[in-house]
Amino acid sequence: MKTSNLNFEAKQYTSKDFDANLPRVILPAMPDTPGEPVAEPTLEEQIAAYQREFQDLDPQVEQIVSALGRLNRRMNVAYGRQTAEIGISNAEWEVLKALVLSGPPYRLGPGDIAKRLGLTPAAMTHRIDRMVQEGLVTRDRDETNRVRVIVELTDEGREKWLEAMRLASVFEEDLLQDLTPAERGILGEVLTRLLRRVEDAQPDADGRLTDLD
Amino acid sequence: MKTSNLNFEAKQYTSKDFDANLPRVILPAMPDTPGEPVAEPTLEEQIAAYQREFQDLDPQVEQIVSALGRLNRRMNVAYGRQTAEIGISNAEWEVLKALVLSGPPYRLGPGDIAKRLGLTPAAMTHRIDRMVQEGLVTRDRDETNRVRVIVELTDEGREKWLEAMRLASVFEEDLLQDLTPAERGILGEVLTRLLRRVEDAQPDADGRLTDLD
DNA sequence: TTCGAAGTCTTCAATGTTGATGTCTCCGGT
DNA sequence: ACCGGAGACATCAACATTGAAGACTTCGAA
Repeated sequence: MKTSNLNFEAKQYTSKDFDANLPRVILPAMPDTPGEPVAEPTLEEQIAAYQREFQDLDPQVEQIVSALGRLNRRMNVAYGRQTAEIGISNAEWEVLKALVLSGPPYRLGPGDIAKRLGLTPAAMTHRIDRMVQEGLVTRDRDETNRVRVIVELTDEGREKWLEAMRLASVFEEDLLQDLTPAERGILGEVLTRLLRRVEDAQPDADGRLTDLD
Repeated sequence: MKTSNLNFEAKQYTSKDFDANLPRVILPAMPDTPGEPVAEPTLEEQIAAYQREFQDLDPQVEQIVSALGRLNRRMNVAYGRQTAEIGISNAEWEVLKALVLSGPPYRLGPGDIAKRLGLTPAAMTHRIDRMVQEGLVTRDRDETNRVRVIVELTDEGREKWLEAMRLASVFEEDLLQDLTPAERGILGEVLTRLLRRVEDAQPDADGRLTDLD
C-alpha cells in the first residue's frame, strides 16, 4: 500500500463550503473532562450522536451523506493548499478551469463564468480585475457586440492551470489508492447516478441561495 | 420509483464552496453558435474536455472526483434552500449541528465551535451575536473559569435543528432513492474508507487555507 | 429615424470572514 | 504572594461577495 503524500490537514479555518458534517459526540453519557479541549468526533461517533438525538435517522443514509460532506471538505482543503503552492487562489483556479473547459479559443464572458461558478456577476468583475493584474487572463470588449466583454486565458494562465492539474492528479490518485479498479468503477457509476438524479431534478435554471441570515 | 421532491435547482450564485467541477465543453471541435449563451456541460462532456486538455488524466479517477464535487455542490444548495425555509441560514445550521452533536448539556465554547466549523474565532463572535439575537443560543461567561465563554443551545434552537433534520432526512432519502440497499452499503463503506485515509493522513492539527489571492 | 425594452457589465453600500492585535483571566515558578 | 507566560475571546482594518441600482449597447417596433 502506497503511503504517499496525502497532503491534507484538517486545516482550521476553511469554511467557504457548507457541508453536512463535523461536530463531536459524547458516547455513553459522559463528556470528556468538563471544560476540556473537546476532541474531533469520528464519523462513527457522529452518526451515533445523530441517532441518539434524532430517532428517525437512517444510519446508512447518514453514513453516506456525512462521509460525502467530510470527504469533500478535506479535498477542498487539499486543493486550496495546492493552488496556494503555485501562487494562485482557489477562486482563481475555478476561473481557469472554466476557461480551459470552454475549449479553444478559451474565451468566455464574465457573466458566463459567473454562472458556472455560482457567483454573482458583480463578484466576477472584481475577480477578473485581479486576474488581469496577475496576467492570468485578458479582458476586452467584444468589438462585434460591444455589450459583451471577453475574458481570455493567457499562456501564463494556461500554464498555471496545467500545474494545478498535475498536482491535483497526484493527489487524487493518492486518495483513491486503496480502491480496487472494480471498486472505482462502481463508485464512479453510483456517484454518477446520484448526480444525474439531482441534476435532472432541476435542469439548472436559475435560483439564488436565499441565505437569509 | 418514487419521483418525489428532489428540491434542487442549480441555483446560480451559490459559491461558499470550492469544488472540482462546473465548466463546459466543446466536443468534436465546434462551439455553439459563437457568441451564444453557452450551456452547462454534462459530467461526461466535462471529463472528455479534461482529457483533451490534459493527456495524463485518468478518466475513472476524474469521474469519481468530479461527481463528488458536483454532487456536493448540489446538495449544499439544497440544504441552503431548506434552512432558508425554516428561517435560519446555513451558517446558523452548522452551529446548531455542532451544539446538538456535542450532546447534553449542549454547550460549547466559541473557540470549539469555530474549530469544528473551520472558521476563525473572530467569525464565531459575530455569528454567535446574531444567533443570540434570534434566540437560538445563549452566551454566558463560565463563572468557574472566567476566561471561558459558554454558548448554549436554547429550546428554540433545538427545535430549529429538529426541523432542519426532518427536511434533510426527506431530501437525503430522495437523493438515494434509486440505490439498492446493497449499493448503499458499498457506497457507504467505500466513502468511509476514503475518508479514513484522508483524515489519517493528517490527524487534524492546525493549518490555514492560505488562500493567497 | 426615433424610441423603448432587454441584455450585459460595472458601481456602490451592506454584510461576513480573515489575520492581527488587544484585553482579561488563569496557572506555574520563584 | 508576585510575576510572567499562556490561553480564550473580542475588536479592528482589509478584503471578497451579495443585491440593487446605474450605464451603455443592441434590437425591434412605430
